[in-house]
Amino acid sequence: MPEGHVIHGLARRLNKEFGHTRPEVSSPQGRFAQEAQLLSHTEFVRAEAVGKHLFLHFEHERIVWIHLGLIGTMQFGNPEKGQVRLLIRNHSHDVALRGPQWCRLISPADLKEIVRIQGADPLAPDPARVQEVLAKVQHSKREVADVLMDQKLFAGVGNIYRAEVLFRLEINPFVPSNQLEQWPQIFTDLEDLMAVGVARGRIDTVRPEHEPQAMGREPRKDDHGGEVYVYRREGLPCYVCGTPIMKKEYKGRNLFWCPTCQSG
DNA sequence: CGGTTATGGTCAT
DNA sequence: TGACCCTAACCGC
Repeated sequence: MPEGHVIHGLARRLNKEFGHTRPEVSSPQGRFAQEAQLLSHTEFVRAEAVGKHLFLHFEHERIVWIHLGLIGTMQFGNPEKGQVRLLIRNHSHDVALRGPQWCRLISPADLKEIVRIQGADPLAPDPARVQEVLAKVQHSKREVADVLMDQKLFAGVGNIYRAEVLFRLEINPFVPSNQLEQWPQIFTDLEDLMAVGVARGRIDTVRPEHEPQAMGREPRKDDHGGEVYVYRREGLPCYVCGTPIMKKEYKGRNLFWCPTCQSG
C-alpha cells in the first residue's frame, strides 16, 4: 500500500501513540530479535518519514530504518496475525510490522546519508531542495514518466501519484523532461494530492466535477481505496473525454494514461 | 481455496 | 535481469 502518504501517515500515528514512551519492542518472527531486545523499554523519541523511508528514533541515538517495499504493512492493534518482524507495544497501543523490505538498526551517520540522497518530498518540501530538483529535471533528457518515479528526484511519489498527476495536468508521459515547462505545477499538484492522501488515508485525485456523485456512477472499489482517473483503469472510458485508458509496461512498472487528454 | 498481482527498491548475478 | 520480502486483495473454479 505504500506511497509516501502512507509512510507520513504512519509516522504521525506512531508519534501520537508511542512518542516519549518506553515501549516493549520485540520480533516475534525472530529476524530482528537481537536489535529489538536492545531497544526494548528504552525511550521511543520520535518517528520520521522521508519519502517512502520511515525512521524510528530511540534513545542512545539508535535508529530503526524501515522501508515497506511493495508488500510490507504496519498495522495498529492487530499483533497476532502472520509473521511479525517488529512489534512495538506500550500500555495503551501496539503496532506490528509485517513483510518489510528492510528493517535495520542504523546510526545517525547512516541516516544522514540515506536522507541526503532523497529527492524533494512533496509532503515535507524543503524550498532549496525543490529548486535544485526542478533545475535538474529541466535539463534531463529522460522521459517525464521515468523522472517522476526517481526517488532521488521526487521522494515519496509512487506509481499511482505519477499516473494521476500527469493526467491532471494533461502531460504525455513520454515527453522528454527538458521539453516540459510544467514541472513547478507538477510539484505543487503533488503537494496538494499527497496532503489529501495523508488526511484521508487513501489516494483520491478526481476533481469535484468528476466525482462519482457528480457523474452518476458507482464509487470505485480498488486496493488503494480511492477515486482516480487512470490508475488501473485500462480499457475503461476516460472520465473527461471517453477515450479508453491505455496501459503499458514501462521500466518494470505499469503506466496508465489517456491517449487523448495526454496526447501532448 | 489456489493462483495472480501489486502502490518498491536494493543487492546479487 | 531476477531474487527477495512473504502481505493482502482479488479472481476464477
